[in-house]
Amino acid sequence: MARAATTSDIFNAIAEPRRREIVDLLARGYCRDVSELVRKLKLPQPAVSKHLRVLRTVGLVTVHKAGQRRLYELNVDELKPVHDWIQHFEQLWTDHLAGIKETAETTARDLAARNRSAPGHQHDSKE
Amino acid sequence: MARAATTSDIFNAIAEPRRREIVDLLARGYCRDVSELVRKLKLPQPAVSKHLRVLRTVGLVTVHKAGQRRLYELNVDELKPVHDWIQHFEQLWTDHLAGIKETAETTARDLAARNRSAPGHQHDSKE
DNA sequence: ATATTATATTCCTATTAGGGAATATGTCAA
DNA sequence: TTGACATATTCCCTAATAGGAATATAATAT
Repeated sequence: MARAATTSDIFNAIAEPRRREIVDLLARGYCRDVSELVRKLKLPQPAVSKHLRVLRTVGLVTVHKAGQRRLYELNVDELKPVHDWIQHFEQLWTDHLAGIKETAETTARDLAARNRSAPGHQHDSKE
Repeated sequence: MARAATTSDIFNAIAEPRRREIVDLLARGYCRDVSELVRKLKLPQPAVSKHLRVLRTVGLVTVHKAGQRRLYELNVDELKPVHDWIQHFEQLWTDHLAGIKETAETTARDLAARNRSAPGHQHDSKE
C-alpha cells in the first residue's frame, strides 16, 4: 500500500528535504515567487512547482497572483501537528532523561520477573 | 528517483503514522517488547517488526534482549533534528504572525520595485 | 498579432514503500 | 530431544514517489 500520500499528510509533505528548504525560505520572507526559489534551490523549475503543489495541497502554503508571478506565503499553522507531536518529547531530552532511563530499566526488570513466573502471555498494560 | 529512504532520514522515518504510534508508546514507557506493541497497535507482528527495524536503522530506538523478548528503548535524541527544525517556526504562530504578514507585503512591494528596474517585468500590488 | 517570460501540468520511468503470507531464527520448557 | 513461543526476515505485490523532458497555460511586452 506504499506510504501515506505526501499530499494528505503533513508529516509526509515535510519528509522531503527540498520541501523543507522551501518552507525555510518562505518562513524567512525571502523567495516569495517561484523563480527565486528556483534560483536558490538550484532545481529545475518544474520540480519546484511540483513541490509547491504538494505544499499547497496540504495547506502549508498559499498562493496569490501578482502579475505573471505567483507569490507564495507560508501557512505556519499547518505545522502545528508536527510541533505538537514533537513537543511532548520535550521533557525527555532534558533533565528527565535520566529518570526515564531508570524507569526503563525498572520495567525491564519487571518484565523479566513476570516472564520467570508467568512464561508466555501475561503482560497487561499498566497505566 | 522516489523518495528519500525511510531508513536514512528521520523525517521519513516518522512520516509513517504507525511508527509514530510506536514511538509514542515507547516514550510512555509502555510496550517495551514486540508482542505488546503488536497487541496495542493491532498490527500483524511482522509489520511491527519491520517498522521497528526502520526505527532501529535511523537510531530512534535501541534493543536489548531479555530472554526471548526484545526490549525496545526510545532514543529521543534522534528526534532533535525534527525538534530543531520545527522550533524555529515557533515565533511565527504566536504574536509574530501579524508582523510576518506585514513583512510579506513589504517584500512584495520590493519585488515589484526590483522588477520595474531590472529583469524587465513588473507586477504591482498584489492579490 | 507574435514573442517572451513565469509558472503549472503531463507523461514516462526507476525506485521504493509497506502490507500479506510464509518462513527462518532464537529462546525457553517439558 | 520435541514443542511452544517470540521475533525477524524474505518474497511477492500494488501503489506512489520524485526526477527529467516536453508541453501547456497565463501574463506581459513590443
